[in-house]
Amino acid sequence: MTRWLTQDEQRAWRAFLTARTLLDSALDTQLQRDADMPHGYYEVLVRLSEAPARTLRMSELATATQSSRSRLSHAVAKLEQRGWVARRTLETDKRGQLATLTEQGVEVLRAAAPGHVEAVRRSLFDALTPTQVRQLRTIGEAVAAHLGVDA
Amino acid sequence: MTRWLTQDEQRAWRAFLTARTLLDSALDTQLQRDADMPHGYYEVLVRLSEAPARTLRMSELATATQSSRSRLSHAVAKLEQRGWVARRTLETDKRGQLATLTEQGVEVLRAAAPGHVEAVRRSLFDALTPTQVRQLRTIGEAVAAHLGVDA
DNA sequence: GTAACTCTGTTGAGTGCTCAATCATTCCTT
DNA sequence: AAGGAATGATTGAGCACTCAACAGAGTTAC
Repeated sequence: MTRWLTQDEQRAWRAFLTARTLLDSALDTQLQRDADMPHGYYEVLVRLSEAPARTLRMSELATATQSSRSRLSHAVAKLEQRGWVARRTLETDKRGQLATLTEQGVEVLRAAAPGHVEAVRRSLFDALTPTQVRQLRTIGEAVAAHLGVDA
Repeated sequence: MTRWLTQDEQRAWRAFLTARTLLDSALDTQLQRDADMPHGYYEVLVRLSEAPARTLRMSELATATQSSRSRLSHAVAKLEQRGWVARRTLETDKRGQLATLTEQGVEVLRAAAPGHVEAVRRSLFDALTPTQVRQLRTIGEAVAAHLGVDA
């Protein structure tokens, strides 16, 4: 009783998988080479940079980056070692931890952003028409909503 | 002189990243739980199963799976340990290695496929209209072509 | 014919991720 | 107020991936 994929779905799925892999690998390579960090770390820095006082609770940061608590914990530990993020205990709930982007972290992100954005544009948006960009957004949001998350 | 992303591009990019992460994680979790393998291994088995004599050269298999030679080498070594794939030297060019899906590999794939397809459908296609499926395919193919690969 | 180069595939070290177990704190119930 | 459940975050083991170095086989040019 398996609902197998139609021809169209097969092709869409293959195309999506291929594009996803190529994009991931292009961006990860670029960031690793130019900024010495994996894409996941970059996302953490970006989300912190957009937060009030450049600070978020670990749990909020995990949600924002679609990351497990465990993964985020490991990641932030590394980022802290590098001096890009600082952690401190939340006073009103001593289980909580606040992560803050340090000045040095801001600098690193500022330095990394142009190259990364350029790579995103070259790898993805230069291949798409404005209409396709809107379609991609709608599709992404539909999938995210379907899986129970805000895009 | 950075070509920053427009508002629309920003949103599309975020939506894509979120959807990609959620999809990846849903499918990887499902495969790991039900078939005890990561998604990358599944892809290897699928590509082999579609090849003539269920056999491909390592280099061809690497291309087909968008994988580095190194990654594929590690993966096939594990798959061989499990008895799902067999390797032998190509006689006409002794540098080459042929990877073949074994009978046991066929069985494992046959057992894993329904659950995986069902997960793909539930996670992705149930969220999309037929029009969006066609759009996704076109977008994926455009990105793949742009990055120099057939979808 | 052989030296240099190229191509295929593997290996090992290092790194990030997942999963399950754990610890500390807070909340809930009575 | 105390015991137990729930929550927030971390830890360590195991695994897959990346990168760079390597080995073996084939190719090219002199």
